Amino acid sequence: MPKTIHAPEARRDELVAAAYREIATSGFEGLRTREVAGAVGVNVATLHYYFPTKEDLIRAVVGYAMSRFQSTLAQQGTAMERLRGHFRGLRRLAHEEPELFRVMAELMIRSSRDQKLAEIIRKLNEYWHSTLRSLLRGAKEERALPKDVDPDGMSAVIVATLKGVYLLPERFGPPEALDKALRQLEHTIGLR
Amino acid sequence: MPKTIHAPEARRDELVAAAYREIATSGFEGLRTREVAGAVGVNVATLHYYFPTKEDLIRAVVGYAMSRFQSTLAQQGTAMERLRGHFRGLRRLAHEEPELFRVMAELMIRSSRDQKLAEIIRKLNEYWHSTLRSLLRGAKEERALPKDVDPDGMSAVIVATLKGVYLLPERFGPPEALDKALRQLEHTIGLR
DNA sequence: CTCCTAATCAATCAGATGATTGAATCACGA
DNA sequence: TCGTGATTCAATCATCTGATTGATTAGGAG
Repeated sequence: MPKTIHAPEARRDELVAAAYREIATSGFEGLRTREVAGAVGVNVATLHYYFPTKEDLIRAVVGYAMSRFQSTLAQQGTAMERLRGHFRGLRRLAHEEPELFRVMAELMIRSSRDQKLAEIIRKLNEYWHSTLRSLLRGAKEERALPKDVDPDGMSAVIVATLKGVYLLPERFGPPEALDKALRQLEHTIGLR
Repeated sequence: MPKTIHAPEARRDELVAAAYREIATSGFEGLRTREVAGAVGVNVATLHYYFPTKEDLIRAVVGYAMSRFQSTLAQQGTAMERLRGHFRGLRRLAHEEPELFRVMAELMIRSSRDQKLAEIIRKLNEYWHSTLRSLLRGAKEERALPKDVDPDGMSAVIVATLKGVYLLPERFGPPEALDKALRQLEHTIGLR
């Protein structure tokens, strides 16, 4: 009894979005297929029609979350402009979609127990590292960066700091530490 | 039928340690009271004799994990020596008790859904920040740190980077990124 | 109209899971 | 030796949870 005619894939997407929200608020610890189905207003069996197992649903959520990060590494301007754009993009994303970072944190932790997920995260990290590295190299050629900065090491610091700042924030009290850390980091690499 | 005479609290400690190991390997997602009791070779009811609820057990694990961090902020020498000692202590801890960092990561994530846990983590962070801040100030007075380093901002960067490096590591491939990031960070604050 | 397929639901299953109960068992002091 | 309190266990409960089954409905093809 399909109550409404959906565009193809619409129901599927609804389920993924609901699972994503559930993970953001309750973590994998609290992810229940019934809750997800209920949030969409659909029977559990319908969920299993689209995703044979819970794992299949989780995989779809992973893809959904990953796709949301592509935007923060903009593709134009000088290396310095692109570095600034990256920091700005992350700030915006953290402001507009805080759930995304909660879900990413859950995924990172889970990757130590899920081989396939680990591989996906590893590739994302690698891409992130290499992009930052070449941006830092470019910034050095533009003479916008101190000579004693090693692009390799500094890209590792930036990635680690951004992870620490965005994925393991201090949830109570004002987000002072986040701003302080970002400001100092940007100062260290000459963005301010 | 107590098979062995235990020193008081021994059974209790065994259970906490088992739960700690279980969290390290399976996360909260996979924490089961039966498993914990089984690992100690004891009936589930015995676990509930010591810990009325699963939450009580988790709280005990939190205390156990926290207590393991006190050692890395040694209390003697110049500010620079103590800073080096802190970095060295963390490296040693990560080498000797890698589970500790997996458990800490789980706790940090969970703190966004557990008010009491959040309060505990907040205090730990505060202590960490303020200790680093005063060490950095001391290092500046010892003229071992560049003048343009802001102790407040830099302590935030250090905390965030260490969190990123130790709590959200890239689990596959050699731990290159960890070393690179630490080296660069130490270089930035003049420890190398 | 008839038949087929996609989509959906109510009902149910089997196993897991946190917790409780009541009965043992042991050490120790009176 | 007897009683008492601290521990422990086997058995059981109630509920949760991922998954399956069989029936039902709507829309489109022939």
